[in-house]
Amino acid sequence: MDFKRLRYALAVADEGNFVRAAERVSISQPALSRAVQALEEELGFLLFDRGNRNVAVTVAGAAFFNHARRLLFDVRNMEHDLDMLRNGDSGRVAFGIGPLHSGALLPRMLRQVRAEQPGIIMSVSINNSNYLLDHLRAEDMEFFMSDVRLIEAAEDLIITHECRQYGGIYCRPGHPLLARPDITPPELLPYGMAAPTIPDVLMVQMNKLFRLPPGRDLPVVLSCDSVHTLVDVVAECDLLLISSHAALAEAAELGRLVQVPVALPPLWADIATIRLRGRTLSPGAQRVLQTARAVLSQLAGTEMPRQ
Amino acid sequence: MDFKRLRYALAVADEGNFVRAAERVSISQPALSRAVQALEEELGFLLFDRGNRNVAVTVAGAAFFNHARRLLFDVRNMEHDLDMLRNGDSGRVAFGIGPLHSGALLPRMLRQVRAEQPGIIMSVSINNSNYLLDHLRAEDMEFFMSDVRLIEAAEDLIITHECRQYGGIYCRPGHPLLARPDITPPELLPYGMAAPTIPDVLMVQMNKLFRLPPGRDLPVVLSCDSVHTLVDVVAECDLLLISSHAALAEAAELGRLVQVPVALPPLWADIATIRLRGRTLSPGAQRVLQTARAVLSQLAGTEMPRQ
DNA sequence: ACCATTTACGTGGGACGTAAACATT
DNA sequence: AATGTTTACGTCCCACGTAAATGGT
Repeated sequence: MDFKRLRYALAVADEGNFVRAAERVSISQPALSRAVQALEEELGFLLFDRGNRNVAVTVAGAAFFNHARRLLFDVRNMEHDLDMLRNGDSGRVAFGIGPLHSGALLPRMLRQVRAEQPGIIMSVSINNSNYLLDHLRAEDMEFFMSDVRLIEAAEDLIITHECRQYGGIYCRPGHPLLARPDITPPELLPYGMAAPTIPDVLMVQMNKLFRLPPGRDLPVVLSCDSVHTLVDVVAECDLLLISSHAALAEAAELGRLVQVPVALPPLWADIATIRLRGRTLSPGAQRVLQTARAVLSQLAGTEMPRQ
Repeated sequence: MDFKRLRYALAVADEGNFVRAAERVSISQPALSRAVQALEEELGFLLFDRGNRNVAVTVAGAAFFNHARRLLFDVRNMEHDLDMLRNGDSGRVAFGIGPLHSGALLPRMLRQVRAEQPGIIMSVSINNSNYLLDHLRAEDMEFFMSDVRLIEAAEDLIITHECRQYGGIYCRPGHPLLARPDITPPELLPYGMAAPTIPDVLMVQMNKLFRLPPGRDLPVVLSCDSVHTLVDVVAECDLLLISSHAALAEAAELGRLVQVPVALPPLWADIATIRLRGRTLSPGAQRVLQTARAVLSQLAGTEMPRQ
């Protein structure tokens, strides 16, 4: 039972003529004749009654062609789906992202994937790096993006550093802080901080930057993974916002927020892609990843210069 | 895209191991490896991530195997159906039969086909020979059975004479006729005749046998294609029944009817199978025909000896 | 004699098996 | 060393094309 023979026999059934059928399937007419004979032999009954000026499908042949037609239809469908799959235009792509980047990167990324690969079904997990790692290893997702500092290198992981996103402290225009000269980190603390969810590991580093005594944490009084919400709140009160420049580019441009000129070492996030070693990314995932990189380089382009 | 390759790749997916998969599909392991490689090349993406102690299906591969499994399932289904079709165990068989034989032959035939080929869908036309011929030529049926005397030989027909069924005149036991010695045909006429539908051509011949003057027909006062009905009627009144011996064997055995010992030349029907020249009978039809012949020879065996 | 299908014959590519190489534990 | 996959190489078969034969109008 061979696809080719089915196609050949169907061509004869459709054309009612070996010569035309042969040119339709692009082989010589004798070859077609033999192929059909071989198929008939294999089946055990005749498909055609050969007249002198015409070829007629037998009763058994008609029953056979009903099956064959449906089968070839399914095969064509499958081939189309596989084309889509090969090009990353269809299929299901599961990936993850840390909450820190779910604000600036993720929405742009999703929009662009939706535009470029509308056939792709995406399944996104926004969660902490431990959760993401577990589910990556369980092969619930193909890759995830997270701050590289949260991920411990391991044999079974491929960690690709994608880019460094700098960030800073923002406040509303007209904030009392802005009137002071030479602002130092401790001066910020009384106003309270707003920020996306900050993992413990990073919080420790932040505490050092702000020269806090051990055991005391940065006073993050508002923690929320929705950057829009944070901007809305901070624009209307004296809270200070810790965030990447990229996430706030739009708000800064609109004049809703300004960067606080404080003497701090640079703040940054090192965004990385983490996937399993030895596991092939699906074509869809490969293109999603390309899109992610494109969005990241766009964001780098819009990055506000550190003051 | 080749069935074999699909089967091979699926075996690897199922076994998670090239060696076991190779013996499952009965080829050498290197051959299997190459076949899978070729398939992957053709598809444009990897199906498996080859580890050192295991083989894992890729994400794209999983999507592919969903398609492939369904397709191979359909193929197996189709092959099973084709087996049935080849053996005449499934399919639709359309055939026809003249009303004269629909009484004795047809029910036995249908019962036997139902028993032997339960998968066959039968479509039976009981009708006159002109109707049957038209619909045979229109390929609405594969063959029909009829009295050969009603069918005019033609180039496009294959007429196979199957057997000759003799018949006679029957009446109820105790019928007044039976009391007379040396019954002659004209003596029968006053009682009136019952018979299955008799075609005009045969009626002319019957008229001659009964020595009727031209223009006068045999007085068939009850014409009905249900032999059971005819028997029921004739058993309770003085009508005479013209029929094949075979159709009345049962009634005669039960003592419901007896043959009238009249000096008539033998009455008979020449049953023939008529089909189109150059058209192949489906396997189902071939077996139905075999069954018909078997039934006919059974009937010949039960044939009542002419008195 | 023409039209269409089938047979005859020679060729090339592909699928196979055996054996060896390679990779990892 | 053991296990498992890939590469190398030689063989055979099958599908193909060209050309000739067959068969029916």
